[in-house]
Order: sequence, then C-alpha cells, then structure tokens
Amino acid sequence: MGRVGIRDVAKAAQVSVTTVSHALNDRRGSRISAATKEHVRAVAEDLGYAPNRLASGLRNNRSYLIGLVSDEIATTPFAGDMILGAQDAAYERGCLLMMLDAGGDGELEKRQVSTLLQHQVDGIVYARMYHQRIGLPVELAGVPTVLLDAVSADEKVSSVIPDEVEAARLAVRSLVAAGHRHIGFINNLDDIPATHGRLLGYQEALKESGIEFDPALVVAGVPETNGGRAAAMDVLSGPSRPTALFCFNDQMAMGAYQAAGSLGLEIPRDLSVIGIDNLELIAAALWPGLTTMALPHYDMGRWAVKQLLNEIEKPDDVEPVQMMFDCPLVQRGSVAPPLQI
Amino acid sequence: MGRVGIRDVAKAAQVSVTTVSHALNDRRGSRISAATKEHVRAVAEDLGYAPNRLASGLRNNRSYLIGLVSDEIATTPFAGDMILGAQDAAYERGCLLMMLDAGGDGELEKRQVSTLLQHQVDGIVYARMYHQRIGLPVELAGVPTVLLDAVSADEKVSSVIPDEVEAARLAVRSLVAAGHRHIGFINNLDDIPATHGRLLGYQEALKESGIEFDPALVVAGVPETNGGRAAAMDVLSGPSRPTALFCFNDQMAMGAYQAAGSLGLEIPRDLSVIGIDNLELIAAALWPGLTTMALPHYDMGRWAVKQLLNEIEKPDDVEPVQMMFDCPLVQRGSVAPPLQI
DNA sequence: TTGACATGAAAAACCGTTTTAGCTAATGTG
DNA sequence: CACATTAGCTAAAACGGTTTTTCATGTCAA
Repeated sequence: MGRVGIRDVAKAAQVSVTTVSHALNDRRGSRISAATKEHVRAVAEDLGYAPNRLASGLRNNRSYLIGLVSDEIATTPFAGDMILGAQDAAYERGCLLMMLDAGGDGELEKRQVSTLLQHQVDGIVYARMYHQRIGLPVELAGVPTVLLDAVSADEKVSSVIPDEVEAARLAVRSLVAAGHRHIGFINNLDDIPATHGRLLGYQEALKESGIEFDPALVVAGVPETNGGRAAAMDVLSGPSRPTALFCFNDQMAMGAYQAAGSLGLEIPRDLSVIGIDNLELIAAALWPGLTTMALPHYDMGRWAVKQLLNEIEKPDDVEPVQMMFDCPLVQRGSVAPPLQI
Repeated sequence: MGRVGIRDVAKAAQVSVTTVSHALNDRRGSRISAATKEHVRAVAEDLGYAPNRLASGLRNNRSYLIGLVSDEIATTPFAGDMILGAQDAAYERGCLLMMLDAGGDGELEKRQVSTLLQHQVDGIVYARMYHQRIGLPVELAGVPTVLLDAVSADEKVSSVIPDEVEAARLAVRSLVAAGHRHIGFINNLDDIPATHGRLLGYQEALKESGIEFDPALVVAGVPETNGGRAAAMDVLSGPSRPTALFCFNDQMAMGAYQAAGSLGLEIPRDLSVIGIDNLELIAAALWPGLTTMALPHYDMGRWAVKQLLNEIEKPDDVEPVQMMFDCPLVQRGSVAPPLQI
C-alpha cells in the first residue's frame, strides 16, 4: 500500500491533478464548479488522501515547520510550559514545532540552527530557560525570529519576557496585605535582569506602603535550595528577625523552609514565605504548600509563536513588539498574618 | 541574498548540477575525478551552500525527520532527559526530532500523528512519561515505530523500559549493606508495572539476605509528596518502626522526610531513606540530599532513536527488540547505618 | 585499425505539489 | 451572426534537489 497521492485522487475522481489541487485548496482565482469540488473532496476523503507537506512546501516555499531553539528548557522543569504553549499555538495554525535543545553549547546551537534552516523552517523561536539579555546569533539574520524569555539589544526582533518588577511588587504587596511590615528578601546573586527587577519591585512595594527599606533584610545566595537555606539562616538569625520572607524563586523558598525548620519556626505561624516560579514539583510538595508568583510560561510560549506566525504571514506590515507578561499570584498555605507579640 | 542552491554552485564551479550532486554525496556508481570533487566541494563551502532538505527528501523519500509523540514528557520534569537522549541520537545520525506532546488527549494525539506523517517523518518514537503497558495507535501501522518507556502487547514493535525489579533489588540491597534489616516500603497504589516490579524486587532483595518479608512494613499511597508523607507517617508510627524506608519515588521520599521531621526523627541518623527517579530538583534539594535510583531516561531516549534509525535504514534484517535498562544508584546523604540500641 | 571497455561529465527523468497559461464550449453583446 | 467574455477544466512548467541514462572521450588489446 503505497501512500495515496494527488495523482491517485485525480485518477479515481476522473479529473486532472490540477483540478484536485484546486478542489482541495480554495484559492483566489481557482474556477471550479461546486459539484466537481464536492465530488473531488469526497473521493479524496474516501481514499484517505493527505498531502505531502514536503512537496507542497517545496513548491510554496513554506514548510509549515517552525524551529524552537533553546538552551535547556526541554530538560529542566523550569520552563517546560513554554514549549507546550508554543506547540499549541503552532498546531492551531497548522504548523509543527521542531524543538532543539543545545544544553547551553553555543557551537552545537549554531549547527542546530543551520540544520533547522536546511529543513526550511518558516521561522525560529529562540528561547532561553530564564529571562536574560542576549545577542542574537548571526545565523538568524534574515530569518523570522522571536525571542522567548529573552531580550536583545537588537530592536528589530520581537521578544517576550515576564514583568519581573510587577511580579515582585505583587508578591510583597500580598505580604503587606497580610499584615507584615518586616519583610526579608532572599535574592539571587547572579547579575541577571530578574535579580535587579525583583529587587526594584520589592523596594517599590515597600515604599508605597510607607515601609522603610532596610538593606539588612536583603540577603543574596546562589539561586538553589542550598543558597536559599544559607541566606534565610542568615537573615532569620540576625538582630531583627523578619516575619515574612520574599524569595527569589521556589527553590530558595524551599531552602527557607529548611532554615525555618532547623530554627524551630513553624510556617506560616512564625514565618510567612512567598516564592516565584510556581514550580509545581516544589511549591505543591512543600508542607504547607508554597504561595508563589507563577511565571506565565505557557502564555509566553504561545505569544511567541503567534507573533512569529504573524510576522511570517505578513512580513511587511508587522512591527517588532517587545512584550511583557504579568505573573499571577498562586496562593497555597505559606502566608498568614504575623504573630501578635 | 537569495538562498544559494545547487545551481549556483554549479555555475560558480563551471560544472553541471549533476556533477555537483555527485561531488557532494559520495555514492556507489558516481564516477567523478578526485580533482573535480575537491574543486566542487571547495566552491560549495565557499558559497556556504547547504542543500534544501525538503527537495532532497522529496526525491529520496527520506525526510531525515523523526517524530516523538509523548503524553506529557515535555511539560513535566519526570522524563525530560528522554527527549535529550533521543534528540542527541537523532542529531548524530543527521536527523531532526519533531516533538509533539498531546498532554494525554488521545484525540489530539491521533491528529498529531497524522500531521507528523504528512510531514513524511521517517519514523516515530512513541513515548510515555512513565513505564506503562499500552496498545499501539492504529495510525502507526506500517510506520517504523519504537516505544519509549512503554511496552505493547504487539511483539512486532521494539520498546525500551527500565528494569523495575532490578532497580528495587539494588536499592534495598544498598540498605541491607548499610546494616538495615527492618526496611519499610512506601509503594504506589496505582496498578502500573512499576508498582508490581518494585515490590517484587523489594521482596527478592529481602529474601536473598534472609530477611523475612513483613507485609505490615509495606504501605501504599498516591505517588506524590502527600501520599508519601501519609504512608510514612503510618509505618513510622506503627508498632515496629523500620530503620529505613525504600520509597516508590523521590516525591514520596520527600513526603517521608516531612513525616520524619514531624516525628522528630533525623535523617539519616534515625531513619535512612532511599528513593527512585533521581529527580534532581527534589533529590538534590532535600536536606540531607536524597540517595536514590536514577531512571536511565537519557539512555533510554538515545536507544529508542538508535533502534528506530536502524530499523529505518535496514527495514529487512532488523528484528524488533524489547530492551531493558538498569538503574544506577546515586548516593547522596540519606542512607546511614541504623542506630545501635 | 578497430572493437571493447573505462572514465568523466552532461542531459533527462523524477519526487508530489502548486501555479500559469491555454483550450473548449457556453454565454453575452452589439 | 460575428465576436468578445467567461466558466470549467487541463497540460505543462515550475520548485530544488538526486538518480539514472546517455554521450563523448581516451585507452588498450587483438
């Protein structure tokens, strides 16, 4: 049983391949009677005909493939939803996603990009695992590209990132709303946009509530459980212990849980904790569940592909867009009013 | 700058397109002088020529694309390494992976498979997030297919799964080796191969060490932190408290940590814990780090694609293989000798 | 000298579509 | 009734490569 092609349909329907093509794809200027069209479609359906995308792509100069190049999204749990969002958006518009993950190897990534181009992808989503500022690879010059969770100095390319400042502001506001006025911030010590953005949001939220910013309440560490534990240990054993901790991410928040545990502090009775990421695996697994700000990975992935397809489909009248998404608060059980002394 | 095609190379090298093709792809029967070949290759390199895979695929009936259909691998952290392994293996053999994740929606999955086939994928890796027994979708009949982390009743298709029994045996053996003879098993209550395989391994390891199997030491729960916590609570508050717990997975092990914490038991001094999965995000984040059995996801993904490509390349003389991979022990800090009383 | 054979390169066919350019018959127009 | 228009369809030419076939030489042995 060889694949059924357009010729087979033509033969079965007793018409020419041209007519079959016209009957199946309505297109401006294809004059064909309704009866013939219906007949051909029925025959095609009957034979289970499905067009060969390689062939039509060759003719149309359109592969309906879009490439997703990432550093290590596929293999880490931090941003997997971006892939799902991207894939859904692509699929809805009749495209397939080709995903490649170079694991951070720049040389490999270059080769991967050129392989994608050999396969005539219509465009490329260039994604990073976490929000960062990057330079666009030269290979991508002239190729429709959208940056996902990254921004470039090059303004001619669209990009989408989370609103770090607003996320932090909302997180701290929710602690203030619960009654806290003594709020520590466990920050990341890496020099990345999130570090600065979240610190800014923390400061702004304090300011708008009339709480004075106390540098002693801000401690940084490596953005993992260990770093969070050490930093939390630090700030919780200090002279003026905060009643709540805003943590750079859920992993550091998990570290804060551990520190609280070893200091005999019960969450949320003695200490409220809020994180960022909404990493299901951690936030839901902690006990009590971790209240945290969800990074809108799914929506960002979706938006990136949608924007890319728009740019591909009308290359002329689409301007590059720099998009920012809000981060919703996900409440679990780690925030409560402070103990009255 | 239009893409440079084989015609451009031919013109620049002052030869025919035929000669260029022959020069670039060594093939039996293509008679061409070494000098011409070298010359053409140099010119092609110089022009940055890269063949259009769509066009060559059309002619050769080979797309160098392989599809990966999964339930929710891309979006959960449990098996991401399978993708990486599959992708690496594909890339090494000059192929690209097209990954689709239906999120468990069977109807969507069907349509995804047919879309992949429209794109003329050379074969499909049908992957599940965790080891399960499945029926192969009818759409895949006649398409080269390999099952990843799944087995089918249909013996004509290759598959690869982890050796559940051996993994459990090794885990329990390592506890016995540390001196434990009173070992609890926190099992999953779902009726899946891992549940039965791991229980069997647990029993076998006990038997070979002359330890009598005590059904009271086996407790099941939902395979998440909560389930693990409840089950551990149960068995640790029972009449004869075990000195070590073998947990169905790392999440349940995390629950065991929480139970131990609330019972005032220190790990590993008062209680040794071993898990399965080597879920970095949890195992390394726990304090102390969790000793666990790593599921060989990367290797399984790699093997699946390798086998698939073998079957594609020589469709005749390759027999379907049912492969099982061992699970290595990853030692961290949660196992120690039991306290002497 | 000539037929057999080896070699290198060009020409042509092909893959499965879509698009362009015609062709024929029916319809409309003056 | 002659002539343009148009509806409905189809043959043929792309698309960008690879593979097969053909052709022009050169070499060698009989």
